[in-house]
Amino acid sequence: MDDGMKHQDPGMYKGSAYSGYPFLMLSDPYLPNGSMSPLSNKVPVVQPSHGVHPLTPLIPYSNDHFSHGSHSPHLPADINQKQGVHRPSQTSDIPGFYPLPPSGVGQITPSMGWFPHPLMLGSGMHTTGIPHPAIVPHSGKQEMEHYDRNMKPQPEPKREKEAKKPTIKKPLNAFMLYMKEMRAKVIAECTLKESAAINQILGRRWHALSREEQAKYYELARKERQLHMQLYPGWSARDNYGKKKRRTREKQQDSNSGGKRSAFGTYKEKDAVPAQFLPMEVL
DNA sequence: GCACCTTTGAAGAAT
DNA sequence: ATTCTTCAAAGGTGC
Repeated sequence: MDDGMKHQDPGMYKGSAYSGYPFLMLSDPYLPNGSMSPLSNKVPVVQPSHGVHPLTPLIPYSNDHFSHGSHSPHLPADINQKQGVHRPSQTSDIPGFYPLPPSGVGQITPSMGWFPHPLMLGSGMHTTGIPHPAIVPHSGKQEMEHYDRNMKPQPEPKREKEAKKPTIKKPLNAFMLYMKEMRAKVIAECTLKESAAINQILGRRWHALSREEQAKYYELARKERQLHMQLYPGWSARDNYGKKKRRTREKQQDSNSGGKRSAFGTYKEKDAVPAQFLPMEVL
């Protein structure tokens, strides 16, 4: 069984200070039930209660584990909100297929949550040939250098307009997985749509989660990373560095001083989110 | 059209 | 070893 903790994954991403698990976090005043962050010194390996194959939907879309407010049954969580791609009701333990989007490889699927197990790819099905959600085509949004070292080299660079080279995205971390699952619910509850505000709420709710609830997402994220490694052995986060055009950013001297960081040094106080939209536990 | 905003976490780079 | 930076998602906003 995958204890997720006793052994470091041999191939786990190198160089991490926490070796894949942030289990040595300090006390977290946000947490309602204790002073420790969800994953303290020992992984409370919460095996996914849904008991599905680890590589079937890693995100349990049932929302069973959460008690934040009311559910939003009218919001089918299996809909990719952005692309409107409907997720196949994949209840099988072994998803021997990939939910091929209508447009094939070029379509982004919501998360890495339901791609097939690499071992099931079968012979002749190269990993790079699958429409992995982490692979996105060059949309013109991100600049492409020559593609990453593990992908098939493009024989004719001049043709890159036609043959858009896909980008392998980073695997989602625990919070990102949580956001993906809970975003629709928060939107429904708050009638907000702006992601920045939604994310603030989600950030607070994340802190309000119990350690067991958070552990579930850490575990999912860990599996996503493992699978990502299996699918793209030579991939590095560095491959995507510089693909987002950033405007000249100012020094982040202020933002870090207060213990909170912002990617652009413009961290705003949390009052940005109306208190009425915040869960009771964080008020 | 695209960067920004906003969040946390992971990983790589820099110190 | 520690700190800093970048990128993952997402969708409204503003340049």
